[in-house]
Amino acid sequence: MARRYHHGDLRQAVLTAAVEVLGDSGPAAVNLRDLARRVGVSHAAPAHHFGDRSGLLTAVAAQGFDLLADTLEELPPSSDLLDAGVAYVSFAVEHRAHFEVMFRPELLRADDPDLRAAQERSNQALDWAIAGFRDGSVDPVVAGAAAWSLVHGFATLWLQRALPAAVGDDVEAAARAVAELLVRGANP
Amino acid sequence: MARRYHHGDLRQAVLTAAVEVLGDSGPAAVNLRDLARRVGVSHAAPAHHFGDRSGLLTAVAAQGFDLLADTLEELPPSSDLLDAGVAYVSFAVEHRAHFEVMFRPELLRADDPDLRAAQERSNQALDWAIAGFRDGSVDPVVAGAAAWSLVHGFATLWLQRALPAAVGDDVEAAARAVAELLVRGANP
DNA sequence: CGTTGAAACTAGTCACTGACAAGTCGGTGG
DNA sequence: CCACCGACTTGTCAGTGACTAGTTTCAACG
Repeated sequence: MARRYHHGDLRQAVLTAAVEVLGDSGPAAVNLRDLARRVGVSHAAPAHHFGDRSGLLTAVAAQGFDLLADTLEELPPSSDLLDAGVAYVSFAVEHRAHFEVMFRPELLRADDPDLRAAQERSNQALDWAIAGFRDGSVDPVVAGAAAWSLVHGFATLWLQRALPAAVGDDVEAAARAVAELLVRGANP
Repeated sequence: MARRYHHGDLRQAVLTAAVEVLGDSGPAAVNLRDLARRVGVSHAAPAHHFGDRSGLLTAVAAQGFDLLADTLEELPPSSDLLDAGVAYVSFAVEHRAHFEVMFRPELLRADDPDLRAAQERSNQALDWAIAGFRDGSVDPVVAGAAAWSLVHGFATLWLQRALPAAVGDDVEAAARAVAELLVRGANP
């Protein structure tokens, strides 16, 4: 494809390149000039679509929250809380690039409308999934916080390879085992 | 204090300044030149003690892991797993600056001897605390991963103000409530 | 007490980045 | 067909990390 003045789909191209860099080297390695070079445009072209660096990362995060909402919404109706938890962890591992940006407020423009909408979507999907946790005997707010904390912490630590090797290398199995502990209780 | 050629305790001074900046504005805002200005030395002086930026952040992280180990080791003998979990969360909130760097492998020199030693110390302290969780009916590895994931996720989300307002503003109480759920089980 | 060598720090510089300003291109609606 | 406006380029500036070479101070030793 010859280089034309109008790229045609620069916004999406930069976004894709950014996700690639994020997956390879993390948020710190993302810079607008490198992305511009990769896509074959001038160094200032990305700014036209995203404003600045935080605008770009915000777009990635918004895409991530939408993907997360999709993932949770697509769970089969028979799914329970465990399935949702495992799905959350799987999402983090499969979409590591997005996940590593989604929960870094200092990198994002928190007031971005697209971001807020996507966060709202995923929050509702999470709430719905957690509803299965509310059996009346526990405070639903506490239960929700516990469930989210558990899967979020597990995903974070897993991605950092901080967990002991003994947990194995099958994310979904390990996530399910850990989540089961929360549902069943450690001292039943 | 007049500006002398030899600062006297530059390493510690830079470290302190770095923690201050970290607490105010996060890791992205930490840069060697600004720290040098704050401490009143030339822009290249910090490099003499830390090598480069990752060296500085590694020193902060090592200090953080030592502080965490101290915190856990100082728990009274009567403490149980819940107390340890709450202590972990309290540490993250009270030493937010350190915590935000400790689990960012991409910012650190993973092979730094001081860092490894401090990590080892805190790992052992965590293991010891989690030992109370091993009642024979559950896989200790899974139990440890679950306990760590829960408190780590809770601390992370709390610091990001990502949890719903309904959990309240008392970190320790909220952390304890959440941790109790893991120990007791959601569906007893 | 003077020398000397190493450690601590300064000064200068380079490549790179984010951000901004001003100009150019080209598709599209009138 | 032409004016307009969004898309993109070119040029530039200040700030940063990293490197090199030089300077000051300290302390150990004779």
